Amino acid sequence: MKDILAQLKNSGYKLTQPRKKVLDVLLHNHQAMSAQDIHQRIQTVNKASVYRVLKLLQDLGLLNIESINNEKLYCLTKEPHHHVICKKCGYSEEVACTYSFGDFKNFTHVQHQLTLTGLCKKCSK
Amino acid sequence: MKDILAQLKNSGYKLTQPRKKVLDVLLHNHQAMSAQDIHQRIQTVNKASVYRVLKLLQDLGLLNIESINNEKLYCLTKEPHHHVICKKCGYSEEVACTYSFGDFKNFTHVQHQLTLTGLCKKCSK
DNA sequence: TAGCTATTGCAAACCGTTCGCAATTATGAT
DNA sequence: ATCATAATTGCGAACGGTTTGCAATAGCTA
Repeated sequence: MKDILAQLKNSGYKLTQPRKKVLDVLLHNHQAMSAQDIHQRIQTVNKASVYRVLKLLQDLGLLNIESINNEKLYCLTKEPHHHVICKKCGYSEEVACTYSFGDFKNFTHVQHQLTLTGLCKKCSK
Repeated sequence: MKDILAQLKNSGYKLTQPRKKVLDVLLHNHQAMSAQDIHQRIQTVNKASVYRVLKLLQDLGLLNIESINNEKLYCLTKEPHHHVICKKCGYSEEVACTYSFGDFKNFTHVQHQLTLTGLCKKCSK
């Protein structure tokens, strides 16, 4: 927590309540969460602000972001890892980056959906 | 094309114009496309119908789906593979399932975003 | 403590996607 | 070929997650 707050400050950002609260939620939750989930836990922070904090954290490279059913799931980056997510109830577990499909004990019908983004030659100039 | 149409028919679905047209677009395009992209090319097919055809193809397991910036990108499943997508212009290339980060010659700042979905023990009963 | 600027809250807009329903079309039987 | 029937489509409106503009607020620096 303090590391991240320090990083924010060093990057020239203010240490505001919304930022601290969103970070706090992300730190104490070990499942990937949607912006709505986060907002649910800190209703004193406006939903738009939750999104803005998330955008900031993303820009700083602190977030792992995944998509399911048109909504994004966020969690702080630790070891590079992903999540398996139950399509029905949303229950999720972490998965190492180098998984194989035999690894899933608690899930059936596992499908993968990967997005790699970057900048192509032209755009990176 | 004929294989897929046959599969549709065998599964009890009608061979309608919208279905043929969407399939045709997907077959002749080698980049991952959004529903909007597809609709753009066949404006005689209603956008809602494009989505319905895509849903159908997905249910039949014929589609690879990826997410970028709140929109989904679709392509027909061949070998299991993914895409690298330029964050700025959307240019994309196919990537083998077993890529390593050194593989990207035409992209910089590559980030990955993987979603694994499935059914957890409880929900798969 | 005051003053400046970044940041927030709010409400409205946005945009991709989904839905209900009446009109249309593909299909198999006559 | 034609018909009857159910599946499918087009349309428009709704939906839900996310973003944005702007005035009000709060954090930082001196």
